[in-house]
Amino acid sequence: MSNSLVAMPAIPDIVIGRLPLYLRALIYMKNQGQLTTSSNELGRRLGMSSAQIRKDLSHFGEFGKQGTGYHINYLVDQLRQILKLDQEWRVAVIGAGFLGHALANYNGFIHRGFHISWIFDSDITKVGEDMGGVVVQPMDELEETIAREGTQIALLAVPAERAQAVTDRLVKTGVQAILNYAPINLTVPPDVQVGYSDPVVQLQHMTYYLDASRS
Amino acid sequence: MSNSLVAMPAIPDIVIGRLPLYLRALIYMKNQGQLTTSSNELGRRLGMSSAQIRKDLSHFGEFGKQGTGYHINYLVDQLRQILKLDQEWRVAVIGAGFLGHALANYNGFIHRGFHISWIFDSDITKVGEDMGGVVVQPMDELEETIAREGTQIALLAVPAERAQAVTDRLVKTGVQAILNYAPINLTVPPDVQVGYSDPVVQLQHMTYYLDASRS
DNA sequence: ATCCGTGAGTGAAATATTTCACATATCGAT
DNA sequence: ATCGATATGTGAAATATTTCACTCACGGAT
Repeated sequence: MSNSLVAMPAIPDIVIGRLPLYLRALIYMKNQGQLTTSSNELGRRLGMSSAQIRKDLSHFGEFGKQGTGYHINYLVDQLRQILKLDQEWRVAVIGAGFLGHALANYNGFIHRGFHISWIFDSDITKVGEDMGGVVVQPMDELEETIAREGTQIALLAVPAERAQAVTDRLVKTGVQAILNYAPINLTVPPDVQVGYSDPVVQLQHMTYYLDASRS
Repeated sequence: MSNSLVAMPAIPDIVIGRLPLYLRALIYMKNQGQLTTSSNELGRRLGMSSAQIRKDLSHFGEFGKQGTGYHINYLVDQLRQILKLDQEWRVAVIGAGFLGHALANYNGFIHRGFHISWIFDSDITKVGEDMGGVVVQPMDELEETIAREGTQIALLAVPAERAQAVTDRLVKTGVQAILNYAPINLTVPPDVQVGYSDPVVQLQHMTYYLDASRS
């Protein structure tokens, strides 16, 4: 029985956001044949303090051993469980332009917990085309297919003008998370997760720090 | 003469990171024909508090008018200046795979301050191919071309195994900012900016909040 | 001319996040 | 068996960030 009388504060979102980075670095080390690591080494690799890593992990349990550090395999398993990666998530790509094409062909998804099952486009001439082993579906069939297959996540790679309208359809059909590549802010109900990926926003953040005169 | 005796605290990076979002929303409104806005409206659009927007902007000056709000054109100009977007930055894409292809063809860059001048690939069979008006160059010529053209920013779309090695070459040649699409952490000198874009990391962040049982 | 609703800018307060530094545990070597 | 080096987990302290709530200004309406 869980302790329902004590207010359990939610774990800060900023902490959750770092867990995938820890996981990625740990898997990298694991693939190098390494068996253990320490908050110190991990911190050095990721450019952050060891204290932050220990504090972050301490929200979820005690995964390390004093004097020894962390057993990589064990910590990887734990992080996967925390992030709900011990299952495969079904992902649909919306929009089969250059970006949708690149996403469908990216083989970094499947080994990290995500299976791209569908790609949709409103351009009828693209329907039927094979992209990375996935065949382009007509946009008309979005709702039916997503509902039938129980697709949980969408990668939104449509023009900005259509992003909100498509989002509304996705939400209505039960998609739980959307990673939006269009340069526009989306409005969704609070139980739907949205992530943003606008390369220009990232570049504009960096230019603030650049020396305009150099080169 | 600037006030060199008073310690001027740096503006928080988290504030800088929000400016491109304000800019994007303002340009959107501007394109809708809107002339003025308020911290309230902007906040509603972006899902943040009006106080935060006012506080953020107050780091740089007084751009609004009490009782009236902000003049969109003026604020856009100011933000562009702050973010050093009143010039065109020269960008090279490294890696001409599906992703490099998508980046080279993305027409969202040029109107927002970034000009993709070059795309490089080590695969000699891709050299000469036209991607979004840019011709693929051999990787061997990376240093020479970047130095000659004064390219300031690189979009790194090479396999993870090669990302650090290519980064070292870019840094040595004088590139000031790198947006890394490879799923690996990069090590760079402190005067070089690095941004990361790993879709899987973003998805893994979102899955934490998803209901594993749904669908 | 005055009033009223709107809204910026801003110190102060409240929260959130990071870092410090220490008690404690482990392991290998002597 | 003891020592020393290493390294976790964690309260407390230090910082950073956000929100509050107020003063003051503007502009349209009466």
